Amino acid sequence: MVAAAIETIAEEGYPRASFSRIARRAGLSSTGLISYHFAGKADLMSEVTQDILGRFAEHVLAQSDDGSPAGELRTFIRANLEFMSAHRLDMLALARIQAHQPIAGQAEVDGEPPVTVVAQDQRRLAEVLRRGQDTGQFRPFDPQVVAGFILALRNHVIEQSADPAADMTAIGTELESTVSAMITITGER
Amino acid sequence: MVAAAIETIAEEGYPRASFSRIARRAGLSSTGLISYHFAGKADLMSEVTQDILGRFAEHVLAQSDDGSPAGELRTFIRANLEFMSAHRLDMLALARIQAHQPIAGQAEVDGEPPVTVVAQDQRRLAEVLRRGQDTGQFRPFDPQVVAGFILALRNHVIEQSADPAADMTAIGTELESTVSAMITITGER
Amino acid sequence: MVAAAIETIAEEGYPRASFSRIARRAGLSSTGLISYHFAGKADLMSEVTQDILGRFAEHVLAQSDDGSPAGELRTFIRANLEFMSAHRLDMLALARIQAHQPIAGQAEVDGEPPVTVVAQDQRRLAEVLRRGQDTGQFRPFDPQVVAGFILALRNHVIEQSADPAADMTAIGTELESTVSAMITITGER
Amino acid sequence: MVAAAIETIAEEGYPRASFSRIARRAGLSSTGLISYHFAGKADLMSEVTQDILGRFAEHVLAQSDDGSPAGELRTFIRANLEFMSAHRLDMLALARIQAHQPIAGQAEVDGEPPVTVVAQDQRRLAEVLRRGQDTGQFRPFDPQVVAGFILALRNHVIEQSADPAADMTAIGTELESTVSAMITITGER
DNA sequence: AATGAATGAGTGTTCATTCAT
DNA sequence: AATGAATGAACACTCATTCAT
Repeated sequence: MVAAAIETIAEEGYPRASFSRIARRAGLSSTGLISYHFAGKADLMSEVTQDILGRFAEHVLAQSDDGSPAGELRTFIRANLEFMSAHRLDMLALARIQAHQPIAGQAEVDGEPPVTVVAQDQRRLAEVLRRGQDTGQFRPFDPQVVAGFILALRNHVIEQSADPAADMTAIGTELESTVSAMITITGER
Repeated sequence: MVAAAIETIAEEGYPRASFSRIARRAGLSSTGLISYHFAGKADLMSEVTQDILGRFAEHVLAQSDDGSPAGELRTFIRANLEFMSAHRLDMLALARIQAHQPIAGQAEVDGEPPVTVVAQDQRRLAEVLRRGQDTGQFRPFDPQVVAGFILALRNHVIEQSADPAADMTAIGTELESTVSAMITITGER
Repeated sequence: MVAAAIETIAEEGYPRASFSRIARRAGLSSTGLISYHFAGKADLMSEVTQDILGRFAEHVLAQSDDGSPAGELRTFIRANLEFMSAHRLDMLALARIQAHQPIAGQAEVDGEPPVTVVAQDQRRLAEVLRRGQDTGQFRPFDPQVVAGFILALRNHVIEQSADPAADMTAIGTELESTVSAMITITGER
Repeated sequence: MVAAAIETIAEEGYPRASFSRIARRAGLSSTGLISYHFAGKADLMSEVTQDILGRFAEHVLAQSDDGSPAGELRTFIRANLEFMSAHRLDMLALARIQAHQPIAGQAEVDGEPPVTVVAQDQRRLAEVLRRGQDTGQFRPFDPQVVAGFILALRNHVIEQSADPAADMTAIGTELESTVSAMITITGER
C-alpha cells in the first residue's frame, strides 16, 4: 500500500496521487482500506516518508567515510546519488511529498506539523559544514544557508531523475564537483 | 484578479489556490467571473506568469552590466534578488506555478505544453556560462546542467522568502558568493 | 439576432445554443443585449419560431391547389419539402425547438405555455383529412391521430436534412408517395 | 439508480435529467454516488439504454411470428406497442435518450460514438421490408428510407404516451393499420 | 483484511440574467 | 444599441472519509 503510494506519486505526480489511484495500483478495489489503515492522507504521506527514509538511512549508514568534513560531505552526496539511482521512484516520491507539504504554520492548528525531513537533514549537514570551516578546509559562509543550498541542489537532481531522458551519471558527477567547488577555498574570488 | 491569484498562491500555496479562494480574495462572490475572463485555470496561471514576468523583465532590463559573462551572471543574480525583495509575493507565486506545472508529456494531450519559463531561463543562462568558459574565466563544467543548478538555487531562495522569519539579505549575499564560487576556477582540487 | 439563433440551433444543436454562442455568431460581444431585447430564453425561442413560421406561411400561401383534400394534402407536403430545401437551417431549427420544448404542463405554472406549432398544424391537417374521408377519397382512420403521424414523418424528414450526406430529393419523393399510400383506399388490406 | 434515471427522463424530460435530479429521485443525498458507479453521464445513459433494450429484446423474442415479412413487421409493431403499454416510462426514456444523442460528428472526438439503437433497428427493419418487396407483397419504395419512416412513427407514438390523456390503444391500432397501408400495394393511386 | 455503498465538501465550468455605463 | 462586469444557480465530476457487512 505504501509501495503503491510511492509508485503513484512518482509516476503520476503528487496531485494525481489520490486514494482511488493508489488503491487501484495496490490491487485494492476500494479506498476504504487505506482510510482504515491510515488516519488520513497526511498520515499516509508521513508513513511513506518514514518508509523511504528508513531505507535511505540504512544505505547511508553502510557507507564508509574517513571522518573528515570533506569526506563526510562527499559520502553524503555519493550516498544520495547511489540511492537515487537504485531507488529512483522512492527518491522522486519523497522529494515530491516534501515539495507539496502545506506551508508551515498554515492549516496546521490541529497539532504536530508534518514531518519535515529537510529540516533534519539541513541541521546535520550544517554541522558538517561548520566543522569543515573550523578545520580551515572550507571557505567562510553561513553553514545553515549553504546546507539549504546543497539540499536544494540534491532535490533538483532528484526531480531531474523523473525525466527518463536525463543523463543521471553526468548530472551526478556535476553535482559532486559543483558542491565541492561551492564550499572549498578558491584561489581568487 | 491576477493580483488576487498571486496573493493566494503566495500565501496559501499553489494547491490551495482554487478559483473559489481566489474569488473570495478578489472580493468576488462567485467563481463565475474568473471563468468568464480566463479560458481556464491553465490560462489564468499563464496570464499570471506573463504578468509577473513582464514586470520582472522591465526590472532586469534596467540593470547595467559590463558585458562580461561574470558581469552578466552577477547582474542576473542581483536583479533576481532585488526584484524578489521588492515583489516577494510575485516571485513566490511565479516559482510555485512553475514548480507545479504538470510533468512534461503527462496529461498534455491537448497540444501546446504550458509556458515553461524555466526552460527559457536555463537556455539563456547556459549560454552565458559557455561564454565564460570560452574566455577562460569559468571552470569546466556542463553549462546546461550548472545553469539548472543555479536556477534551482534561485528558486530555493525564492521559496525561503515565503518564511517571514528568513533573513533574506543574508541569504541573498550567500547566494551571490556561492554561485561565484561554483563557477570560478579554484586554486586546488 | 434571431437569425444567429437559427444558425446556432441548426448547426450546433439546441442544447449548445446558449446565449453566449448565439451572441458570438451575431457579432455581439456580450449576451446582455439578448437578455435586453427578449424577456428570456423561452421568449427568444418563441420569437424565432414566429419568424420562421411567418416566412413559412408566406411560402405555403403562394402555393396553388385544386381545393380537393388530396390536393391540399399534396400541396402541404410539397410546400414543406420546397421550403425545407430552400431554408434548410430554418426548418431544422424549428423542428429542434419544438422537440426540446419542455413537456406540457410541467414547470409552466407561470402563465402561458410555449407556442406549440405542432398542435395548430395538426388541427388544420386533421381537418383536411376529415374532409377527404367525407368525400370518400380517404380510407377510414382517426384524422387527429393520422395528422400527428404525418407531421411526425415531416419532422423526421427535416431532422434527416441535418445530415449533409442525406439525399433529400429521394427522401422527399418517398415522403409524398408514402403519405399518399397511408391515407388512400387500398385494394386489399 | 438506473430506474431513477428512467423515471427522471420520462417524467421531467431529458434536458432536466441532471445527476442531482436523478440522485434526489433515487433517495441519494449526493450526486457523487452516480459518478462513482458510472464513468460519466454518457455511460449512465448507455447503461440505461442497455437495461431497457435488454428487457425489450426479451419481450420481442417471446413473440411468435409466421416468418413472412408482413408477419415480422406486424410482430415488430405489436411487440413495440405491447411493451410500450406495459413499460411506458421505459420506452419514453429510451426514445428521448436516442433523440438527444449528440448529432454525429459533432463533439465526438473522443472515439466511439454513442450507442445508436435506431441505426441498428433501421437496418434490420429495412431488411424485412426488402424481403417483402422481393416476394411481391410490398409496394416498391426505398427500404432504408421507409424503415426510417416507420421508426419515426413508432417514436412519435412513444412520445405521445407521455401524455396521460392520450388514448394509447386507439393510437396503437391506428399505427398498425397505417403502417400496413404505407407498405402494401394499393389498388389505385 | 477487504469490500462497496454512501456522504458531503470541493473542483472548474457554463449558463441566463442584471445592471451601470 | 451595445458593452462588460458581476451574480447565483446549476452542471458533471473528484476526493477523502465513514460505515455496515
